[in-house]
Amino acid sequence: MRNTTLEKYVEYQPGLSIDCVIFGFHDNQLKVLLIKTPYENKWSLPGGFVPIDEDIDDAAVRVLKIRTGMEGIFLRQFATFGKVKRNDNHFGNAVLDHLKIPRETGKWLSQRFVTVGYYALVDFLQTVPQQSKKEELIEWVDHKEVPELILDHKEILDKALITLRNELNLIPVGYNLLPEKFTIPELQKLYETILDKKLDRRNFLRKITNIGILNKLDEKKSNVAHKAPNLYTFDKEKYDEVLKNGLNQGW
Amino acid sequence: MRNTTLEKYVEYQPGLSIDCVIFGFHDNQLKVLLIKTPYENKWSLPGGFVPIDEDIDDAAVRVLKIRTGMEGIFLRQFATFGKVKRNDNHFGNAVLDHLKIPRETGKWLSQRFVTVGYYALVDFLQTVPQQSKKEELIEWVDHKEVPELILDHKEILDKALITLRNELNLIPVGYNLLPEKFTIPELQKLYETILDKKLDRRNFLRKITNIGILNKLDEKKSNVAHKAPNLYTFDKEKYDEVLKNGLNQGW
DNA sequence: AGTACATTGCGTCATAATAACACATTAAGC
DNA sequence: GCTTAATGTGTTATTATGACGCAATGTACT
Repeated sequence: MRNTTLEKYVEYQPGLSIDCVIFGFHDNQLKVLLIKTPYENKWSLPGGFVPIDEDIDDAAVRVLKIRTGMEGIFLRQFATFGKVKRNDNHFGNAVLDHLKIPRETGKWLSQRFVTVGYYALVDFLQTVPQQSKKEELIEWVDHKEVPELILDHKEILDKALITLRNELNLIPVGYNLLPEKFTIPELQKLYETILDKKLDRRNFLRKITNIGILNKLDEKKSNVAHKAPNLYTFDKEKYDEVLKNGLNQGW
Repeated sequence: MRNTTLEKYVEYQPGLSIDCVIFGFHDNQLKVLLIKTPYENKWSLPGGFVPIDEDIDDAAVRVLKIRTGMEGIFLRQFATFGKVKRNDNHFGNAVLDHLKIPRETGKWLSQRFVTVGYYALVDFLQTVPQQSKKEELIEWVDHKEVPELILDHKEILDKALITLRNELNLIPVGYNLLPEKFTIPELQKLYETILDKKLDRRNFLRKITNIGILNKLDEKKSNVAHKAPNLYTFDKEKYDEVLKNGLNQGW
């Protein structure tokens, strides 16, 4: 297998790809980074093929780096999708021709692909979405307003969100999605958005502070309507500790 | 790609396999079903390749059916393993020769395989481990006494156990691992074995009964030392409901 | 037969976590 | 200055949890 569209000669793992669900948080909305190529009429998740000499986890890190410019951020494999019909009629000859891939070379592209799904949590404001080609569109989209996606990417996205929702009960979330300084109401909005559920202000504060991962700053948010909320930062050391050991022990 | 060892002509998905971690519970031990082929000196997880016209989830169901004779049991995908070096030097020429696979045909076998891990929970006593060839060994092994495994199968097994351990906090477990009628101490031993932790008898009873998935029978276990414990069954309907909705809502 | 012993069944109590709610405080805008 | 819509802090009742005590049961041994 040979990639004819890139400069470097790259041999790919046959029948395998990765897809990344990159979450950001802005304007009290949970956003997802989506891509639209000119030869496609639908949007898709950022992803790619896996060179035969690259670990699949590294491939996810690479895609994330390319698309967001960021490294060392929260990234987790959550599921692998391998239905026989998942990419039926997707890499047809029209697409192959557009990508300038010889039909014989691209034969494996027309067969079933198995894709490994990863989800990432990034700081919206620090991220500069990178297009890989001029004609390509890459945008943050509110997760409630995701347009039609190619293949089974909607299913992948849904599964990522469900996974994230479940993870909220096991690990702290926020460090990767919020700016360095943030307010409790902002953090609560994040939780409410992910859970798609209203939470009680006062109970949320108590529960979140009891975890012991927040530092209350001697500073208030400025230029806001109504009472100015206090600013907080995460105590990275304690945050990582809880991230490692989990929130609830259950049994 | 062509399988030369089976009767039927089967074309496989290149560079892909699945592996199943099949858990059983017997003699107060958590057991894992392992396989040893004569041309290998180590044990391995039951698994296999995926025909190009088979969903990967179906492949896992098929392997499980072949190995245990059972269907409709608890089976869950938990992770995909794709390090570049994970099957280095495994399908070397010696193995290819043994499997009577032409070296040219088997070329893709010597390259990196990505494997999708599934774990299953089965009733030990209802399971009859099936060997696929005469010379093959298939045995239940105490998870604490697992011998050296091929490739990264130890890593896969460990990850499955960690996943199962985490799932204990989210879903009820036991229906698939215990016989129809069981005692609370047996169920507790199961939990303790999975968690590798001692639990308080009385608190366990209270917590497990509060879930509301148990039916207390008017029957006691016979032929046991000391006081005969009461027998229980799972209330399948309520069990499935909790399985679907989860145990703790967290937020 | 009687007793020791290990295990089960049921209960108590102090403490912690949770849900529901009241009220004072702050800053913007009229 | 008053209204409004947020935030910050506290209260209470209920429920869940962790750490125990003690009686009941059935086996094994003398």
